[in-house]
Amino acid sequence: LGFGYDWQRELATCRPEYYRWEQWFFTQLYRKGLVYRKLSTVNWCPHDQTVLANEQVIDGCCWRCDTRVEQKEIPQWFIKITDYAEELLNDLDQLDGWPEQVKTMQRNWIGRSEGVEMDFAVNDGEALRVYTTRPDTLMGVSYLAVAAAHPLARQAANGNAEVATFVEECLHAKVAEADIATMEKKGIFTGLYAKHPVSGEDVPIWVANFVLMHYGTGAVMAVPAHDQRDYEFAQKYDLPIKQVIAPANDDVIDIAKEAFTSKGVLLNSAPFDGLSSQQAFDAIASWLAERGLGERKVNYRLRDWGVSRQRYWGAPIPMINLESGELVPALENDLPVRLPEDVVMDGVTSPIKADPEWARTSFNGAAATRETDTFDTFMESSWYYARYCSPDSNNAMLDPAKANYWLPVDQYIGGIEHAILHLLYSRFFHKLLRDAGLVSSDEPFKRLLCQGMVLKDGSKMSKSKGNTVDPQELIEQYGADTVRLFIMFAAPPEQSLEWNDAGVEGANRFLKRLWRLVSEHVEQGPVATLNTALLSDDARALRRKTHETIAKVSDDMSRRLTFNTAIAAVMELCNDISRFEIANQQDHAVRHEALNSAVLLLAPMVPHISHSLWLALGHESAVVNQPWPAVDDSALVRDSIELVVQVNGKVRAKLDVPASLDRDGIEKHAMSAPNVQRFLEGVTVRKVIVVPGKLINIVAS
RNA sequence: GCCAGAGUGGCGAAAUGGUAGACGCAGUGGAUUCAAAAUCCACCGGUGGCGACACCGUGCCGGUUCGAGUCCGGCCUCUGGUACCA
Repeated sequence: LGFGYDWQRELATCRPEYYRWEQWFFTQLYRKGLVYRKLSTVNWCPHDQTVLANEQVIDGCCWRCDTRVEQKEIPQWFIKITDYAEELLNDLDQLDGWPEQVKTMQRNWIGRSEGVEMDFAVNDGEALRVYTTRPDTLMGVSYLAVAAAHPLARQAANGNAEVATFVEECLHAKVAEADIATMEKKGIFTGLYAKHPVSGEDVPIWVANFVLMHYGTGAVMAVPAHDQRDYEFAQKYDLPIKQVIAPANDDVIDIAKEAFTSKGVLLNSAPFDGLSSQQAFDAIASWLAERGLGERKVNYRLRDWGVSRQRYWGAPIPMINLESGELVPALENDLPVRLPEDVVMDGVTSPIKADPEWARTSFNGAAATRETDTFDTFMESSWYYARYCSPDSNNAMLDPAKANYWLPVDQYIGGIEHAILHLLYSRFFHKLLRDAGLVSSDEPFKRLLCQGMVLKDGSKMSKSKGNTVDPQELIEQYGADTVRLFIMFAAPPEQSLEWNDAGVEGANRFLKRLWRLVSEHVEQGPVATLNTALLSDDARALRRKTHETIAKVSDDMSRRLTFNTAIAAVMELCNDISRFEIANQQDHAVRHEALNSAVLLLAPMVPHISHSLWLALGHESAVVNQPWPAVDDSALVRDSIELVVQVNGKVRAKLDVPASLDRDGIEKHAMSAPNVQRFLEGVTVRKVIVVPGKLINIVAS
C-alpha cells in the first residue's frame, strides 16, 4: 500500500526486552505505594477449573463447556489509578485536539461527585457509614441498604439462614456492569436497625443486590420519594415513601405515581424546612460535621485498575511470595521474569500455573515462589508509543532525552472502541512515567482521531471474528494507489463503514482519466509563462476553480481530516479541466497550473502515480519533496455570483448578478424576477434578509 | 440499565444554521465500433405537468428561527463502551 514505516523502531510488546521494563516499572510503583493486593471477584468455570473473561461467559455459561459459571473471590493486584482521578479529569480540559465525545465519555467514566459521608448508629453502638450526593433528602430516609459483601450483611447472615441464602446468591451474581444494572432489584431485611442521625428514629437495614461494595462505602441511604430506584424498591417491599422535597416552582407532582428526583425546597424536614436543596446540602453537612457524624466527601465512580490475569499469554507479574507469607517485588537483577516458551498447552490451564517448577525461586537465599498471574495486556499498550522513541534502550525503560524530543504524540489514531479503557490507561501511565522522571509532558497524545470501525456482514471486522478482508488481491488487480484512493474516498475516517469493493472501479477510472489528461496536455508542448492579465473568462474560471480546490483540500486534509471530500474536490477540478478548451498559449498555461495543483493535492493519497505524473509535467525534483501548493487569493475574486432568491424560505429563482451589487441593487434585482413576482402578488413584503454573496429571503404575508 | 455516537436517493456519501443529494457506484438512453471492451455525451429522490414549473421529501413527534439534515425538548431503531475481547 506504500506506507512508510521506520522499521528501525519496530518493537513487539511480547518480547522480554520490552516487558522487562514494564515489570521493572511495576516494582517501582509497588515501592511508591501505588500497588496493592486485594480480593476480587472473577468468573469461574467449575468444570474447567479456570477463570473466564466476561466475553467468555455466554448466557451465564462457559463458552467452552457450557457449564454454569460461578463467581469466585481471589487475591489480585491493583494499581491506584484513583489517586490520579482528579488529574485525569482536570487535564481533559487541556486536550483541545481530542474529540469532545471522547472527553465526555472519560469524564462520565471517572464520575466525580460531591456528597456527604455520614454515620448511622447501629444497635450495638457501631457506625454504619453511607455516602450520598443528596444529603438534602436526609429526612426522607426510610431504609438503609448495604451490599452483600458489606461486613454488616455477613454479620446478619450469621444468625439468619434466609439472609445467608440471599447474601450467597448476591455474591454469585454476574460481575459485568451491564448485567448488574439490568437484573431484577432484590433485597432482604437484615433484622437490624440503625438510628437516624437527626431524628433518632429507627431505620431498617436491608441487603440489596444493586448496592456495590466498590462504590462509596458499600452502603446507601434510601429515599424512595426522591430516587426512582429507591421508589421502585420501596413499592415492591412495602416500605414508607416520605416526601421531603417540593418543587421550587409551581409544578404539581404526584409522589403516589413516581419519585420526584429534581432539587427543590425542603418540607417535613425540621429543623431544615424551607431551605433550598443547595442550602440544605450545606446546612446538613455542617450539622453532621459539628457533631462528628459525617463530612463532605468527593467520590469517584472510577475504580482501581486490576492488572492480574490468570492466563499464560502475558508478562509475568514480578512479585515473589516468601515462606513467611510476605509478598515482595522481584529485584532488578531478577528481571525480566521470563514467560517460558517451551511449554505444553492444554488449552485451559496456564502452563506456568500447571508447572510448580516454574514458580520455584529464591529470595535473599531463602526458598520462595513466584506470582503466576500475568499482566493485563492493557499494560503493554499503555506505553508502547513512548518506547518507540528509544526502542533499543537496554539500560533504561525510556531515554528521557529522546522521549521528550518526540513526545507527546502529535497525532494519535485509534478506533472509537478505545475511547475509555485504552486511552484512560495510557493517560494514567504517562502521568506515572512523568512522576518517575521519564517524560516531562502531562499527556501522551496531543491530537486524537477516532476512526470508525470497518464492518463486514454487519459486524466489526476483527482478527478474533475472522471476517477480515485482505487488500492484497485488489492491490494486485488495480495497484496500491487505486486501493488507497478507494478506501479514503469511501467515507470520512470517523465514520464506520460496511466493507464493499463495488466502487473500486470508479477510483481506478479516475486515476486513468487523470493520467490521460496529463499525457494529452504534455503532448501539446512547452508551456508559456502565465500572465493573469491576458486570461479569457473561461481561463479565469478554471484558475479560480484551481485555487478554490487548493483551499478546500488544504482545509479538508489538515483540519477536518475528511479525505473523501478532498478527493471529491480534486475530481471536480479534473472534470473542469477536461471540459476546458484550449484556444491559446495562456489557456495552456492555466491548464498546466490546474494539472500541477491536482497532482500535488493528490500526492499524499496516491503517491506512486503522482510521482510519475509530476515528472511527466516537466519537473526535475520528486513530488514528495515539493511544498504544498499555496492559494492565490487574487484568483478567487468573482465578477458575478449566483444569487438565490427565496420567498418565505422557498427558492423561487436563481439569478446571475454582479458581485459588486449593493443591498438595494440585490433587492431590486430579486423583486423583478418573474417567478418571484408571481409569489409576491397580493401579499405585503414584511422583511428582507440578505446574506451577502449568496442569498436573499423575502418575507411576505 | 447507564455513558457516547449514528439514522439523508437503488448504494457509498455531500451540505462547517442559508439552493438537500456535491463527488462517485449502479442503472437507463445515445455516440463511437463489423462487434465487444474501453472511452465520450445525456438522464438519474417521489408525485403531477408537453413544458415553464408546482407540491412532497433528510427515522418519528413537537419547538426555536426570516430560514433547520444541521440548534433545542421528547421518543424509536441501530452501533460502540460498560472495567477479564483489546
